[in-house]
Amino acid sequence: MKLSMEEIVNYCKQYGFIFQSSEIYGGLSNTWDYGPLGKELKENIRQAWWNKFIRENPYNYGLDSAILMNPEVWVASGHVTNFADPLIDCKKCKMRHRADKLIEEFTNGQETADGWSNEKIEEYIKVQGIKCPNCNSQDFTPIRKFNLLFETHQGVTEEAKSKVYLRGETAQGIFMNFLNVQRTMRAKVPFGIGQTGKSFRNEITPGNFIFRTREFEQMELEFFCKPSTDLEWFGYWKSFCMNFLKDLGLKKDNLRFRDHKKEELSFYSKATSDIEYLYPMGWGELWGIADRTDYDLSVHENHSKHELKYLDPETNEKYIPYVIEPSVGLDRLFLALLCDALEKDLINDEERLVLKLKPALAPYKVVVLPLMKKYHSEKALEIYAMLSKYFPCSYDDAGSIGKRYRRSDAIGTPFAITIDDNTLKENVVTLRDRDTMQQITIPVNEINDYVKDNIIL
RNA sequence: GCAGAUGUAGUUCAAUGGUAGAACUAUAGCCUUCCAAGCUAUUAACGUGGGUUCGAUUCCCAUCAUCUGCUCCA
Repeated sequence: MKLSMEEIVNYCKQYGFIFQSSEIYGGLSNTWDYGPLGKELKENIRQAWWNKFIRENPYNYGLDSAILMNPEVWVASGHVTNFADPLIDCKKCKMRHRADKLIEEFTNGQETADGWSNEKIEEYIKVQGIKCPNCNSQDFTPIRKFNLLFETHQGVTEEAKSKVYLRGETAQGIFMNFLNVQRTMRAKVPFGIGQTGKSFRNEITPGNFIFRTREFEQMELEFFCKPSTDLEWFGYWKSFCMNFLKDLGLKKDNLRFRDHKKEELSFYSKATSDIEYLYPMGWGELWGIADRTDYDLSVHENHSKHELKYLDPETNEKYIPYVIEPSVGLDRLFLALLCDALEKDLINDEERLVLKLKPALAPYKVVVLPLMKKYHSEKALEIYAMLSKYFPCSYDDAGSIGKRYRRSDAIGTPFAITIDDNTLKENVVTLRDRDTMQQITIPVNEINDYVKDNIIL
């Protein structure tokens, strides 16, 4: 049974996955904190990505670049100018519009208003008598630009000189280190650089829980390839990403590709394809795979006056590589996995809430349960101490055994081991599987290997 | 940003212009030898700020937040 967004939010709060940020002060809109279980799940997702895209991949290297960078990075990349939408409000019906879109619609795409000044756009709208699509009036506010980059100041004085931006994407940190990584790793094109980390955008309309927030976490790969081979690699990474999502356990029917049409491509992209997931609120972008061409390295080369070309050691060709960028939101992937895995089962007419995550992603791998608190606790704690050296474990001795199984089901723990008299006498435990609800008896010294073998993705 | 709805224990829901009640959960104890059993006890709430009033959780205003729809989305 599928849960609504409200139920998902509630679940996250109830079980310690996600809390509203600074809640005692009324919260801050669209800002969420990850609780103990959320943190574990998030790190497991990150680790799965890192393993698949960096460690297990012969082409790719890892990086962790700074959130703060020289502001010229964002000037050159186009984010300072292009990351700002020209917005106007209709004074009559209060509807907000993008001024450039109004002109585009009005002229059926004949005019694009690209690179126009605010004054020119306002003038054009006035002279042409463009009306509010909603209420047909012609009474607009002046254009206001909303720069999507967060600004802050480095140093103690708030002068223009000290203005810096919180990064709007992790990609730019990778472009900044393109040659550093290439040189030190002796990397040959094609190769990729990936990193995970926070990015910040002053979104105008955030919402839908952690789907769109102003502070969010990206997992990005910039894959550098020979200019003529970009479309080939574009296709390669599309299916690579899709397969990864299926390996994580997302249901096939809840995933689809969506190719961007020409007119919705971003300013740096030649082709973009999204992998979308069917969230409770509908299809939403999960993974963007973009052909960024040589746009970024070229603009940085021009703007910085530093050559960012790759010298092919075999052919002596010198060129700026093309870039394929598969970029996924960690928070969005978290939400998708949660929505996909959380189910209500019916057992003997009673509801059982189960988080059917793959064991590799589960916040706790094992829960240790003394069957009877007063007889088995000591031994149980001993086993807990042994296992927790290797896996995230939990320990539960409160309530009936059935209740404790249900509690661990609800947070997705794949294995429960129960300590009873046989454990004391023969050093064996009962191991119960979350999905099959089957129980087996295994010796204490085999628990580690059993779990280890079953939590590989 | 617009429109609508909603804000009361951790959750779900009551009631009330005059000391806020329950169920579930949680914790402790008793009982219990493998799938939310039972008994007892305990903890725990009126989003925030104003106003009206002798008195506001309740009425009014503002604000904050969430949800739904629209809009938007690099």
